[in-house]
Amino acid sequence: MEAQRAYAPPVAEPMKVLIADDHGIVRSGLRMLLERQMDIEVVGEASDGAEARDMAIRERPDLAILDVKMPKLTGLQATREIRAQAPDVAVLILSMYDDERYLFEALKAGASGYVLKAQADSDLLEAVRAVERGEPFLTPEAQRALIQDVLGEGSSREEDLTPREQEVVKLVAEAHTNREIASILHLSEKTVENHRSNAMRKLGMRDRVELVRYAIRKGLIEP
Amino acid sequence: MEAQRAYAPPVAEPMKVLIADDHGIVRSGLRMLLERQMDIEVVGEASDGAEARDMAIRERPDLAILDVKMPKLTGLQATREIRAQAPDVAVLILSMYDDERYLFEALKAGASGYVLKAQADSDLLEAVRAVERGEPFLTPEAQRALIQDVLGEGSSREEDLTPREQEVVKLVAEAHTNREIASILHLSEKTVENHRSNAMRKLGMRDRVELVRYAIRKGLIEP
DNA sequence: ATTCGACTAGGGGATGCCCCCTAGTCGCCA
DNA sequence: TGGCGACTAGGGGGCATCCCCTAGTCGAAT
Repeated sequence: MEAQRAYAPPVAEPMKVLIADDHGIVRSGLRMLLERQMDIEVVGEASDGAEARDMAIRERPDLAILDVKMPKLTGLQATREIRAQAPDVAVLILSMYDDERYLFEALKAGASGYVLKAQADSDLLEAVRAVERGEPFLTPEAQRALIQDVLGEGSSREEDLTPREQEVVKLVAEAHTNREIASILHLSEKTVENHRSNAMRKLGMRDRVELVRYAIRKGLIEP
Repeated sequence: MEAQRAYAPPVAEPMKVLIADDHGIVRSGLRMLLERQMDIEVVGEASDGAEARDMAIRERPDLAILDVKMPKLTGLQATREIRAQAPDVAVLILSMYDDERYLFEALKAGASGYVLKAQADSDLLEAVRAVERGEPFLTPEAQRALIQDVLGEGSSREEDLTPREQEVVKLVAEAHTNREIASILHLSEKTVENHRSNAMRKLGMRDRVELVRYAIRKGLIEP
């Protein structure tokens, strides 16, 4: 796997990268994507979080690219341990989920970047380049989520549902009609509609169906 | 995208392959894995099931490699439609799940093979070669599961929802309106309503909200 | 050859959903 | 003490949902 170029390479040392994902095909894809870059060398593959941590501490790569969801240790847990015991190893988190659920935890754990797998692969290379320069990297979606969180009550803050709104959302998700909810909570149908409507606007959702999935994700109800 | 080789190619025609997965990084990995083979050409990428179906029917690749879990149509639903409308297109199912949950459905839907993403990438190439020869391909794990099932009697009880009803239920649960579903499936709004209504009657449910929870319980969609 | 189920499409109508708006009370707090 | 947010309630309108019904084609099974 040496560089085939006989002429002088423009960079002194290739960047050493460790990749960790429990899916072989994903690892292969990452490896090939990265090794098309002349100045990147994949020095190891791990298929679970514990292996990733051990390899990162032993091999001291410049960068470890970790999937969030792995056996034994999640990517976030592995990140914490790697950053604690080998602070010179940067970490990039790959998320299979199409949301920013783990963004804040990843940053708190010491990750330098957060990339969604649904994103184009150009984003991953950009992220690697940013880490190489010692900069953090977030996808535009992640940046937006972060800004909204810092600004707090910007427009659609997570979890500013009032207690009443949460009650209504839960009942909606349990397949009650507005009328039934009004009866259960001893309210008028109109008030229920207002709570539901306000909750939906805060969460950026358009109908009860999206609300159901939200409630299940949040553990408000069982599927 | 023509072959740049001026000299006589060793094989007459490269095998045309379509890949479909909702994660860009997985698509890139598959593409690079396949295109390292001289006689394989990736003729398209789709990021959801409906797009995969449309591209497969339009482009007529030799093989469509479909992820099980995709928006709009699952890989299994797309398989059924592709095999019905373009029987010369072979289908290979990729499963992210580390079990054989969808193996039997995949075979019933007309898939030629079933490969787990956790498997080594050599398995995928083997599967592609098998399809090229017109043979089915199952990973050893899948074969074992199939044998056990044949011996031990079907635990893979299908719901009594028809395939069409299942498609509609999935799309309803993904928060699509009747009109959107009609557009995705190339049907009239009335037909969609009929399928949804029939499905709800069979399952004893009264509205879309209950349908969402059903779909999540059954693993048709993620919350 | 007929029956059956799946799929398709539509009419018509009752109800529910969802949005826009106003408007009152209450308690908290700057 | 005036504002602010939560909670309450309603009017009105536009559209979606959901139900009942008929009715055609198609392929598979009897």
